[in-house]
Amino acid sequence: MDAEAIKRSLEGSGLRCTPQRYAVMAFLMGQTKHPTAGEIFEAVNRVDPRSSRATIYNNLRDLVQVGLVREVAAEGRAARFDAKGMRHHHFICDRCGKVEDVDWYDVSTPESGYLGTRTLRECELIFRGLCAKCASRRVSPRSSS
Amino acid sequence: MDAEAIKRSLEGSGLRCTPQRYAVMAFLMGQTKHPTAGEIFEAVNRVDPRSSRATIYNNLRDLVQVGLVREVAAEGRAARFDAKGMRHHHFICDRCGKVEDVDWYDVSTPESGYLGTRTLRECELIFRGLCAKCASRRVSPRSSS
DNA sequence: CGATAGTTTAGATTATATCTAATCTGACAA
DNA sequence: TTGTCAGATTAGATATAATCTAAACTATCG
Ligand SMILES: [Mn+2]
Ligand SMILES: [Mn+2]
Ligand SMILES: [Zn+2]
Ligand SMILES: [Zn+2]
Repeated sequence: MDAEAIKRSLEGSGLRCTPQRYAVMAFLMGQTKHPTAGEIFEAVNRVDPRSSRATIYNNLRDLVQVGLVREVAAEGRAARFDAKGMRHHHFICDRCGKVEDVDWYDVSTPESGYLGTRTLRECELIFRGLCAKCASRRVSPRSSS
Repeated sequence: MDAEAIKRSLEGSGLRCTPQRYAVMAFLMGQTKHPTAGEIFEAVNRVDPRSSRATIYNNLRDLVQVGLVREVAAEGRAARFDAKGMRHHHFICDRCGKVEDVDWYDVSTPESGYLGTRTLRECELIFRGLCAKCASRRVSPRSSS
């Protein structure tokens, strides 16, 4: 991903392109996983400049606010984040809890009235089951006894 | 909901029907909202017998484990729980964060191969937008200035 | 009865997130 | 160039949610 493009998207959203903020954004854009704030802190601090925990949280809050990043809906105690690039769905593994991206396809939304007087903005899918790794580990029942 | 039915479903899952466990299960089954552990603690302790915080957490863990309750996928720091009765989707309000049930309808699952070697167990929808209350508050722009 | 497995409990501990107040930085006007 | 100031960063304190610990309680089965 182009450094200039990241800079432009930050400034286009009214946020200064600081080294710390850039680092968070660049890291998230290079991920297909969905890191927690703690994991982002670890990762961006493996290279300089060092960001404090508060700064990671501040920048995540700001990036979510302007819509460049979103918090992913998933179980678990730590929030997980996702650079909002291409639209996509999510697959959550029953066994290891990993949250993976699934290519977008349009979902049949219900006829109007189905949602009462609510206002619908979007509609996403959550698939559940076993991820590729966990599925290959869990071979067919009674085959390994 | 029948007290005997709750008792049977607990015992059918291999869990003793203690007053504390019964209280958690009965409370969750009477909810269309998705309470946090803290809210469940408050609610079941408005009537006797008193349950400790640890017991609420222990019982939620056990009930999720046997599949009578599930943790709902949503943003936010506190886990939210849902008695697994009828299958349903969820609507999450952009503004107030409330998680509401939406009647189930079958979702077109992708053709095989779309999910790679993953094993699909289920597929649920998350709708986003404004809940009825927030939608009625947010009337059309510049109408209330 | 006593033995045992399962459950509950208060309080300590850990993990995650937010707040505070001081400091730093960079853009820009004088 | 220099001063100003809003925005950004920081360490550490605080708040909140979840889990752990070890002791006590309860129901069941000889
Ligand atoms: Mn994603
Ligand atoms: Mn629900
Ligand atoms: Zn997995
Ligand atoms: Zn709302």
